[in-house]
Amino acid sequence: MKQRLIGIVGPTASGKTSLGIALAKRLDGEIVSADSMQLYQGIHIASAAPDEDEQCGIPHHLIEILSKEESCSVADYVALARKKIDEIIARGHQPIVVGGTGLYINALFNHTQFVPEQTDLQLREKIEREYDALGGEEMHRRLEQLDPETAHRLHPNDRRRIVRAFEVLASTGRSQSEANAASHSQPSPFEPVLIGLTFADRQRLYDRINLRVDLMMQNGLLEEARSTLELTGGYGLSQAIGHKELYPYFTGEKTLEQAVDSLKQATRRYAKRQLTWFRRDERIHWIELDRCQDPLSEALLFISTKG
RNA sequence: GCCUCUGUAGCUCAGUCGGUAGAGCAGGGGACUGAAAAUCCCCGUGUCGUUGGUUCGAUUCCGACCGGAGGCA
Repeated sequence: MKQRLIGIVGPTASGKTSLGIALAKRLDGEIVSADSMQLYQGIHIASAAPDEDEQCGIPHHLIEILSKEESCSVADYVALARKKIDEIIARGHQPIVVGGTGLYINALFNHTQFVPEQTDLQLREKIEREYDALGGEEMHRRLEQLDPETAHRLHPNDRRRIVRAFEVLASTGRSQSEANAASHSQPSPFEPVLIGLTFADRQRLYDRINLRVDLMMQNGLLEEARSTLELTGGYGLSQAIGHKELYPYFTGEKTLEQAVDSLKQATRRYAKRQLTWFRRDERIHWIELDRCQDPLSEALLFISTKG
């Protein structure tokens, strides 16, 4: 019989953390974060990572484990998460994955296998320079020759994915479409039990986001952001919503109010993208928080129907 | 009180020499396999302030009224 793997997903500020803890208390669970930013130290406030108090004595994993300069690929994340999940199961506890990073959630719950391969940044930069020199149209045409399937689903402007497609070709010798197909050759050892949190009225979610940003500001977000100002490279922490939107205030390009407004907007847009990502996963059981009286009971009920 | 300007998408505004309209922002939808809080793609019908008049036809011209801004008293 497959091991039940519970996942709580949804947009930022929807209350995943507290539902996860409530479920863990009922089910003898431990939390495994699936959040690309909570992974890092130095972004406690902006990532809304639960602190000691908020964790309520429930073990939390993959929170604040990386230094500011490190980065973590999906493959890295899945390896870390699988290890934690296996340990939790060995302890006889229920693993509960909580997070809003769709790519990580998918790879974990779809049991994607990544071939051992270290990201080759020099190769990537070389291909990026080529893309910039030749243009997206030309790169897209060239990809069409080598990996037509991948080229077909990519837009010429999608620099990041086109570069990655060439990267796969150069480093593995096979096309990305082949590599992707091979990544699902093993059956998953897990029975996925996915719960999504959302609001029937989008504005309710946006109100919560705006409020939460104000609270972050009260809790010292400005100082936290200042301390990551020097990060560069475009990987990991330097991409975090909550810091980069405040930099224009430090340089005097924006007033504090303008910077905070753009931070709220960036967070709202992010929440929208998260909803788009999760909506297409038909395994997810959605709970509408502005309509549901008792989300915990509904979640428990759904879990019980899944064995 | 009089004069001038103004009222068009959620907001800021174009525009139609009369044939019912389009930009930016906001917003919405979608994609996503090693950077993912990233990256990329697509989407504009709205009593043209109200009401009369002229006209085959008015958001457009004319009148009145209502709202806003400014000027003169």
